[in-house]
Amino acid sequence: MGNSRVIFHVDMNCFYASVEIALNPKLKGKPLAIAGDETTRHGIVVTSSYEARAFGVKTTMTVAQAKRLCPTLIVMQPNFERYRRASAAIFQLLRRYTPLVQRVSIDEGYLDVTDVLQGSPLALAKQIQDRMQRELRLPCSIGIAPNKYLAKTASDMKKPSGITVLRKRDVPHKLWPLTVGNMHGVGAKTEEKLNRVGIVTVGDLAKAEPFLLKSTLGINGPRLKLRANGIDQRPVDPEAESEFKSIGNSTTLPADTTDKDEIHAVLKKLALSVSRRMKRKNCVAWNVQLMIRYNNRKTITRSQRMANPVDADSDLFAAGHRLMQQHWSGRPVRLLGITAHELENKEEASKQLDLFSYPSEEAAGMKQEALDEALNHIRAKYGESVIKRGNNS
DNA sequence: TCTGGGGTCCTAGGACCC
DNA sequence: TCTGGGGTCCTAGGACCC
Repeated sequence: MGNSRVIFHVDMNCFYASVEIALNPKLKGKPLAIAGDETTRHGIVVTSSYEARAFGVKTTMTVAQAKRLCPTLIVMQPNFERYRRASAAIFQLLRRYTPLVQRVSIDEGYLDVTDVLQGSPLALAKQIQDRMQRELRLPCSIGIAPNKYLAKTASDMKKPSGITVLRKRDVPHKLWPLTVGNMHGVGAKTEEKLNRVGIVTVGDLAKAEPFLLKSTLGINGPRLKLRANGIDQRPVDPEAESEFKSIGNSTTLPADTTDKDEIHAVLKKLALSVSRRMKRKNCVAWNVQLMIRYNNRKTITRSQRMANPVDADSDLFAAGHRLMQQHWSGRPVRLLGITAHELENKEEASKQLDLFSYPSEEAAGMKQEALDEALNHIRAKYGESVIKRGNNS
């Protein structure tokens, strides 16, 4: 197998909690949850330490629920700036091993180590894991496999601080007995659809009739079947992350509201923070989307394509406000969001503008020249009076 | 004291064009 | 008088993931 690859999936364990523990060792060994402000409606658990998980604390639980399960729970509000800095350090460390690093979220990424491998993959993974612990005091799990899908699946198998090798030949006895819901990319809805046509385990999926899959899941069916057979051709792409598709901000209001002034103030804030992030990333948007979640939790999105790409908070606000005026049912609002879509690099966008404006200016100039020349010609031939009369008629 | 906020990708329908 | 089929753009929503 000449084109066989060695892919690592590095997954930080309970990342936000681990960063807080690394910065404050007193938290070590204690049940810790990172959660939003309990006194507002943002109070849900984002992540928690293994000590907290032992009590049954889970992500998306309310803080109140979590405290009921674990009265000694320490709750901290997330500090995203810290996590971003920790993430940067992690990926800097990983890139010392290979430039083929693809960051897929703040706390996980893929490495293609095929061409940098000297000893065994396991020894290299161990070295990376140790170094992460020693230099950053952050635990991670690493999956080793011939492709991304199997590497991702492998890193999930031993936590915390595990290293798992998953070979293609392990797929029948390690993956096929699991239920399809265990696969990444198969959520509750997809699992239910598959169950309805008699596909329960990963093995069932691996052997499923292509026609049946296509009719139940569309384009995703054949792809999932390949995954179930341990096949995944996606390359590790270091550039993928910089090609972001949208930037948005949304917020659940302190209380449901129909107050126009309050809604406007929230939209202004959202527009400002989206604009700031866009300017930091040096991009402009052709499309602005408003999201409204009503008090019955029904969520609608309404979007509008711009005649010119925007990045100013005033433009984002104007678009959001316009969409709000057009589409708000008047029902109490729970959440508002503004997202910039169809992003483009600012320089690219202005270059394209130049491409349009330059030739047309030039054309306009040429037109004027040609006109002057023609007028002079006519003047010379018939005199000034002819032209004046011509202009008036 | 129910259910946050950041994303990506896919689908589906209508408008419009050839 | 009846009426194909492909393609693209745009919008809205759903599924999924961390």
